Amino acid sequence: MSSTAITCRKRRAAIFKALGHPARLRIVEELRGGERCVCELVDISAGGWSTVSRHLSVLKAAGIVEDEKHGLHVHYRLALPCVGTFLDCLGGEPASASKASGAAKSCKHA
Amino acid sequence: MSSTAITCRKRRAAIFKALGHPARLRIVEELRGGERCVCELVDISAGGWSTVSRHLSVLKAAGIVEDEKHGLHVHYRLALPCVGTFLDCLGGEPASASKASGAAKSCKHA
DNA sequence: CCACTATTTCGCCAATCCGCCAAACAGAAA
DNA sequence: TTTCTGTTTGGCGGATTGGCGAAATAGTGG
Repeated sequence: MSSTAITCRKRRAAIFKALGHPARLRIVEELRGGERCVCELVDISAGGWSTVSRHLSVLKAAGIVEDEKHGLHVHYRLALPCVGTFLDCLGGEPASASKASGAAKSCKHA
Repeated sequence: MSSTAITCRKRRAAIFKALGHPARLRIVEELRGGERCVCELVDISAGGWSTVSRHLSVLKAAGIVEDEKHGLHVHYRLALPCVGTFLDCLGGEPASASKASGAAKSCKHA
């Protein structure tokens, strides 16, 4: 097994680890609906500003989201669309962009 | 937001968290090639028996793998095939079952 | 320049996770 | 029964993570 395989696995693990927190998953679900500024993400989240900011930096470090300054605000957007696809594959209710397909009933992952 | 959405998000987060560790990711990659007994997984892993067993129990609790007793051995298999699909989507080298498609070159995740 | 808003970083503490060792447990064989 | 092999579980030290409030930073307006 090459050492690049190990490095790559670590990077992938970082992606999963970043998604392995309900608050960050909530943020990603929201971002599936399009760009959001930090203040909007704070509104939908339970924690405070610093907490949300930290979650966002974790997601950014993993390459899952990208940020961009718009005047006084910072906008975040999903940088890894296949994350959304995978969430749909897992099925379940909390989906922000999968109402079109008839699937996604209960929280059963197939 | 319904409380079932929160519960469901926690379960999903548990799936991601379980995959958010290089050793467990390595195990999942191996299981993409088919059933493996614990002793085989210990061989390909860096840690000892107890460590591998604990990783397996985490994966099982998240619903990612299933186990079955075969005589004296316990066999584990992938219970969530879409995990493999998602890994392919992330691209990169350490793939155990994606040599067919021409994609998956470097460790770049699109 | 100062004040204000939006956001990030810093320090702290509690909680969780990781890997190891030893012990426990289950099943097959003697 | 005892013994052996394969696997899981309990406990410990050390490292990492999560969330909060306070402080720092960046950009805008007066």
